[in-house]
Amino acid sequence: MEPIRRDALVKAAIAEIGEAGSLDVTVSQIARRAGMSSALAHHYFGSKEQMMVAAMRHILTLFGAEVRGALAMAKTPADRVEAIVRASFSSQNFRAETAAAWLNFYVEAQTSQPTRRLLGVYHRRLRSNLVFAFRPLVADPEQAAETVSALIDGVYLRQVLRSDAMTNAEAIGLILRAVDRLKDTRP
Amino acid sequence: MEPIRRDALVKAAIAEIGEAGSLDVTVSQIARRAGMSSALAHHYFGSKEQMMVAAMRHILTLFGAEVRGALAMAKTPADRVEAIVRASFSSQNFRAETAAAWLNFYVEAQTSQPTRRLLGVYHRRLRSNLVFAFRPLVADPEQAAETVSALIDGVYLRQVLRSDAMTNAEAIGLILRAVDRLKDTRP
DNA sequence: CGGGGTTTATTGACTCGTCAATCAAGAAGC
DNA sequence: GCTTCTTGATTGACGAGTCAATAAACCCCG
Repeated sequence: MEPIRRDALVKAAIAEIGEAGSLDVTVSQIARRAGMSSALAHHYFGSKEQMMVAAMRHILTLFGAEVRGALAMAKTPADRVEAIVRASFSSQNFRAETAAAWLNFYVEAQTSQPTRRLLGVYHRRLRSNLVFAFRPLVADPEQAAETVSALIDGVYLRQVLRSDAMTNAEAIGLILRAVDRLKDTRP
Repeated sequence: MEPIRRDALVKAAIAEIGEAGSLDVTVSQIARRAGMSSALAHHYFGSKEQMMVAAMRHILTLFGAEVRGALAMAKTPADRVEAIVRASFSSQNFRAETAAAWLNFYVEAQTSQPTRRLLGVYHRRLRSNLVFAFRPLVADPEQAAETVSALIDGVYLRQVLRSDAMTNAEAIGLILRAVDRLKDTRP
């Protein structure tokens, strides 16, 4: 029972956060969406914070799997960069719902140590993947990685707000063009 | 009295949000920091939301003034882009405190219509400044503007989280280098 | 089998705290 | 004496977390 319930709660939490656009969702709402009482949610998670951390870990796990999958197919360094960008904006990840949850985790990270840790792990992994991919392409792979990371986060952030949302294809196009410009043409 | 009180409250609100890293600051906390009772804060602002909107408008006003000032000094198109970037990361704006408030306004914008409107205004203004500056420099100024906007937001976002924070000089350097790469070298 | 006992699942009702917003009443100036 | 300031006290709502109690599943041994 436990794994089923926890799983249902995590998914309900993400859906609820996405819909509300805020971390201020009540445990009762989440529990109701997951088809149980709030008491049961507390029974399985102990606290709301732990539930939120689990939700975030879930998103990060999906994202990590997608990146790994895309990277496995990449042969050239340029392919690797493209794989990471494409995975970041896969239709799976690049939805108002997920972006909203993401944004709220950033906020949460300012006060919740576990959330901060988790986001740190994601950042380091993304960064190290990008640095590795960029190494044969540019003189300063650290800087290129930093730039692309910021660009990805920035496009996500704007997605949350804008009414005239970008499609994921547009987002990928925008970033890949920027990546193209980052590559050294003058050795 | 009214303008003095409102001003004190707005500044206290920004400071409090920055310190807490969250919009979940109580009216009482803000009022206390501004040296008055929470009842008085309500008297002058009517509601917490209106107070938050005023705080945001204040930040945006300062930011706008800084950009205008920097643009006034710029002669070449390249200068204009640089002016906007430098203003975005002026030590005035690029502080954990302000960045945290900024982030929280994005969250707020998801549920508060006035906040959303205000952020929209800022986005459009930034964008139009950038498009104008890029027009003589690149084939697709809209795209360049979009890229640089996202980059700015992305660097801010990461600033909020990271322990090994960037200095504003580093941030400016990162973005200006990217801008350099965006410029058309092949007509 | 088969029932007594133990563990697991589940909930409604409740506690406790917090906080935005209100109000009535007191000071202070004019 | 009227208006503008100002506050302490209060209200009302809401939400996280707890608890005691019920129901269901499982398990062991006679």
